[in-house]
Amino acid sequence: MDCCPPLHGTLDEDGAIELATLVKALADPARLRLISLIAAADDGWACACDLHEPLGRSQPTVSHHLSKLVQAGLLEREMRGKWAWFRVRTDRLDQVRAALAVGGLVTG
Amino acid sequence: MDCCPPLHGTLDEDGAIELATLVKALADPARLRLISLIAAADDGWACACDLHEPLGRSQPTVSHHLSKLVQAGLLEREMRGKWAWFRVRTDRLDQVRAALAVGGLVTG
DNA sequence: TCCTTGCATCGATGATTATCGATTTGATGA
DNA sequence: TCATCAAATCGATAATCATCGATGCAAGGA
Repeated sequence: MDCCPPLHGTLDEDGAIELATLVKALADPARLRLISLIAAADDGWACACDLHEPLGRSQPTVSHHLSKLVQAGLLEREMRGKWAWFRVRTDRLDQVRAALAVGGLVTG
Repeated sequence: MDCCPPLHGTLDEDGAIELATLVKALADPARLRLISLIAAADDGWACACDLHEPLGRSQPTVSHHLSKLVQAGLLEREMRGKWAWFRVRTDRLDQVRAALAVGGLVTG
């Protein structure tokens, strides 16, 4: 007995690596909480100095995560004097969400 | 000069860990391609035997990834004779996408 | 010009994990 | 009963990465 009609997914290895890299930036509790904290800020901007404590992680660790998110394009960084302020790139977040829809995964 | 209004994100550590675990299941090129391949199947069901080759990975590796996705609730497994068939849990995928929306991250 | 302070970087470490070859399990057919 | 084949599990390995203490750097303020 045989098996299986031919399959051809539309997401190739390169596209998958690119998307996975982006999703990986979101696949961490600390980073998800950072986005949550920043998104909840009054005007959308949050100071890094306010993030260490509610996160319960050291300053270098938080800095590391913030950099990761900026690098992924999910956060925007702005220096004001000696403080670093961050804003969530909502458009970018929506991009990821769209790419993860079944439609996005199948049509490329 | 002082800094910073108080912040209170709505995603606590436990919720963040739970969501991150789910997102982590999607944060891998092989698994994204698996979902893409399975979602592209004619009737939505795909046989595991058809997935190793287009993925360019060994059988144990593919089996490992499929199990991860099933465990995360993102795939449904059904044994038919000696073959394993899989279907994408679209509802679950939408859950993840909703949780990643700014609204989902801020309201909990 | 110092001292303070906030953030980034460095180096190290422990944990997680993607991957594969070998083996086992389980179902099918002869 | 035995041979075959698909899938899961095992064991090992290499790579990635979250975390932190220590250090460096740059911007204010005195």
